[in-house]
Amino acid sequence: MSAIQSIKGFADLFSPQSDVYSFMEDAARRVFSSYGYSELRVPVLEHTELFARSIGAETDVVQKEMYTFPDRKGRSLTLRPEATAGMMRAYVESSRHNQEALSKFFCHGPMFRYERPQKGRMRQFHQIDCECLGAHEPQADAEVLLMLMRFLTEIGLSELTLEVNTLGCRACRPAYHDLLRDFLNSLDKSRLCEDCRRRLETNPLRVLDCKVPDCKALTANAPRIGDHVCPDCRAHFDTVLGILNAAALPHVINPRLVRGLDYYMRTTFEVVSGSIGAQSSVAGGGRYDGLVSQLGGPDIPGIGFACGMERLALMLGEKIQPSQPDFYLAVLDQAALDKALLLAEDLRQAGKRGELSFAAKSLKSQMRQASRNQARFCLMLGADELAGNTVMIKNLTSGEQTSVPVAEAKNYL
RNA sequence: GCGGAUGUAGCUCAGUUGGUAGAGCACCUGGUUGUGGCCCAGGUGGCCGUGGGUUCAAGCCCCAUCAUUCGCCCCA
Repeated sequence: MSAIQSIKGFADLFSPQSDVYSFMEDAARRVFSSYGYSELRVPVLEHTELFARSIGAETDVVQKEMYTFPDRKGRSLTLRPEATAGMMRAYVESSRHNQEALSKFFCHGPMFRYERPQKGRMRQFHQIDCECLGAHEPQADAEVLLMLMRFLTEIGLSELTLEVNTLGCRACRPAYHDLLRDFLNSLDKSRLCEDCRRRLETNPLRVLDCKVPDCKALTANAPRIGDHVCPDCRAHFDTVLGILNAAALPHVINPRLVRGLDYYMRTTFEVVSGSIGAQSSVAGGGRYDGLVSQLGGPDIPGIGFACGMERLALMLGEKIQPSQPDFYLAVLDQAALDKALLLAEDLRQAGKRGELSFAAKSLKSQMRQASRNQARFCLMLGADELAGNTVMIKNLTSGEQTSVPVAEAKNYL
């Protein structure tokens, strides 16, 4: 029989990797709830149309990266490629805006995108997501940024760069689009890379964040979107920047920062790392004031972000260890196994954490196991102990050991 | 979807011009050590990714395929 493998790009996470994810989720819950965010768990599967309407039917994500398939009755379903759309759908569907003027949600879980896997990019990947609905004020943008950076600091990642930009709004973006297109068309297009020549037609904004050095140099003097947004957008962005400065939150303005999802407008941002390879963006988000109405809801403004947990995990590495067990119970005689099991149960009842060996292997190997587990104590139960109704307890830190009655073992740990 | 690299023991890897496999670590047993960590001895464990081909002979050469990985595109 040949063994079955996991699907390409779908990973199994054993400890300590899985511990890193739990650590991030716990920190997220702690930090975000302190800002009034509550957890919203939404389904992994949605109607395909939801993503086409929110993310944008022409985006790469929708056009070539979604896991889309018909269900048994022929309806087109899609595994969520991101979390915002589903959360907005839930918000609209539950008429949440009638219950409260301001809604703040976070969620975490697996997302799915059919891409070539590489460092920091899986087909099933995990995001932590926050959405703030009902506030059009720039202060909301600033708070979201402060919260995001607080979260990253909380999990021990402080050497990250926050990049911010404004994309303008429905009123002023088209004019900038034309301006940029005219500028790009005035260039010697043969010097642009192949991708950029294509992007010039499909999405000129994207030319700005091309990584090819020649393209960067050629477009160095391109008009900056921040210089061409309407007065309202400008004032909004200035207020956001003012608060970031007042709060002493380090950030850089990146006029070339654009986003790949259609719903973003005004404030956009990204958090990048210089140490995790090509997929350097660990978090990203922005304002999406038109999205809720686009999904059939009222005209409610929103802003939010997503963090890529795989990429955060790359930086956290194996610094996060599972918590240290209190004991390891070495069974030195197979006849003592039943008693050992009951003793371990007693200890857990008393709040101690630990496990026992199910086989009476050599003491040497069991001691090794206890060390590997980083247990604080090694308990030994063999024929002698069985006869005397005692258990030997060895402190693995100090090396001291004593023989105590089984019933009192819990007092020694 | 496009490019590069790599697939030999659980892990990290050797394997000489083609002659049907090795090390270290890990694991198990024993010795020594005050009953673990150091040291010593022994042991378990490999269809050399898979399928073809060339050859008397393939881990090594050729083709295909699958997988992994890094990058492009895209994105968190």
